[in-house]
Amino acid sequence: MIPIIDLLEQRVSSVLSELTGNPAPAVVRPSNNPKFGDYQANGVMGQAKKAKQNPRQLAEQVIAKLDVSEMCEPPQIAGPGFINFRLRPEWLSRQVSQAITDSQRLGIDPLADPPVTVVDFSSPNLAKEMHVGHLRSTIIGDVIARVLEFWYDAPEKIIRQNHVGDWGTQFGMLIAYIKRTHPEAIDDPTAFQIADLESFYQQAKKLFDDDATFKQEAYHETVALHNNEQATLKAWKYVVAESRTHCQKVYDQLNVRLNKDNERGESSYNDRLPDVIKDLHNAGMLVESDGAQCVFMDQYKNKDGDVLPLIVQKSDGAFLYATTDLAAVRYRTGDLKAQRIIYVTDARQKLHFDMVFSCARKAGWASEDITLEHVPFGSVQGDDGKPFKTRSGGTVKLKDLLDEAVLRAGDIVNEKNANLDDATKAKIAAAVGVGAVKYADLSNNLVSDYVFDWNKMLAMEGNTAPYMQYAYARVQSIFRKGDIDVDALVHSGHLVNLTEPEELTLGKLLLRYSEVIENVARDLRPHLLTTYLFDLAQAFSSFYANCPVLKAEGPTRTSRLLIAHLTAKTIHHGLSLLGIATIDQM
RNA sequence: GCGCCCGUAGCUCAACUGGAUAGAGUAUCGGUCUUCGAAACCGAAUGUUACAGGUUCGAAUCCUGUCGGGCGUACCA
Repeated sequence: MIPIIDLLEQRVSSVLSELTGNPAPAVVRPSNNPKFGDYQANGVMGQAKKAKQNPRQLAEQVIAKLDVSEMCEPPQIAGPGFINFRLRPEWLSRQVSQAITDSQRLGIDPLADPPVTVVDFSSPNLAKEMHVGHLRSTIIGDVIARVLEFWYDAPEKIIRQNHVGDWGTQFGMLIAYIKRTHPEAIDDPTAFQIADLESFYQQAKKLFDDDATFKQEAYHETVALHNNEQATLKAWKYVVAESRTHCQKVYDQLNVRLNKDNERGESSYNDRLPDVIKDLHNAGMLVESDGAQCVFMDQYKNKDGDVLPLIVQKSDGAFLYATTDLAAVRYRTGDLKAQRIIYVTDARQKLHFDMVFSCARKAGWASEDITLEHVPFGSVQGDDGKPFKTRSGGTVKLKDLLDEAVLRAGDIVNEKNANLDDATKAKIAAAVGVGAVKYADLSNNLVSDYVFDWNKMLAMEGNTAPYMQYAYARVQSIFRKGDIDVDALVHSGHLVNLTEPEELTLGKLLLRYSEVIENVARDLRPHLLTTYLFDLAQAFSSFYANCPVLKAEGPTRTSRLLIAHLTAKTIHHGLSLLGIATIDQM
């Protein structure tokens, strides 16, 4: 099924192009005011101006030639040259009926010939535990990957890459610390477990800062690591494996699809780094400055107005994250054959990625037909407007944050629905708690910072996960109470008939799902999806309050059951793209 | 200093990237449960879109300037 907006766009722009003799977009948009109908074409005014015509007259000519009679009431011309379309209830009813029969894709066509796409996200530093700073990249990246997987309808074309920090001085430091405190672990890693990776790291860091001898040991281990010395490598593998286990728990609890197969850490590019330098040198792009190897590109200036370097090798010979990122670009375009690479990192790294992209282009590692995108996002703040910290000022572990969310959700479930059994309550608490955290994050415009607020995200009123989950649970409750066989209903061949205002509003919204998915996929902005789902849940609540389902009779009852069913499916589907669970009762 | 992002209702945010009278939620006030889950619904009130110019049929959106905030700006990632 073609989205309604695209259908109208095609029809109107073809007539408009014919009339003007030039390709002319119709610029169809959903109307922002019901009195102007459901959709409006805004393109006539621009075209009239180009052709030095009267816009209203051009609009007259357009609707004289335009045939949309099967789907719309006769189009109306308004204002300076808008064309307004009101969809016919019969046509809407048929479209909704048709969407219901497509249980897999809800009537949404996949993108033709999608590009091989790498999504680089989460990418925590494995030397420490995941903290609140990793929340946004992890869940936003996961949503982007899920949305594209669905839109492409070709999961193999989405390659998730977890570019973890698993290399460098911090690991030398941890290895040196293990050798000091648990020498037996070097020979037998099972002899020792890191109970708390974060405090283990903090202890090592303290020693590193305070004890010059230890610092030397740490540097020694770092060099040994980079030289692939067996004993050090063994310890390194142990630390990384331990840390990965911590991460995996967080990913699982977050319902984020990442595992070891998606991991391609900094260490994996180690062998490729010298080639980056060599090839930049061969391309004549490498310049030594203050002992460091740099790439200078005119468009980037530093604070003195001089050209800003992209440093790819330090004066002591060590490589930097720019080097690794360049190697990663080469790996992704060369080995993975990526045609589109998406980086989900916070906005502060924008300059870095701009420079890396420019450098990769200039070096010929990413041709112009390969899309390189940085998806920047703002930070999570405490209610003081500063980066979110614990009361004592420490970093908030992601694990603790999620546990608290589940605990708080559990309290609410106990209060609202005490008679459920414990297992059900636990399931609800997990879905609601984690869903609330994710939804609160995803519902913000990416670029803005937001304040982390437990009460707001767990509130059952407003644009929150619990509100959406509640709307879903109410539909399920209808089907439970009415003892409805959903499969039989869907395959019965009965049709939807939208007549009441609430039914029409809901029906139109349901049919806009494909349009929204396209927008989210194109612009990589998850909050467009949360906004839509909230509108949908509100429209359903209104329908629910005004249009009795089980008490209705005959075709009306069937029709309303079908509408309720498609609403639940859409909410479930949308939330699943957000990585948020639905529950049948709450 | 320069660069990037931002400034919208008391508060938190939208506004499909130039469209019509700038919309939601929240808080506030009022109404709706013997009717499918009231964790809900319906209604009321809320604005010099930071400010000043400009571009045009039309600007929160684009351009210029000013003020205010966040971030970045050579060997951390």
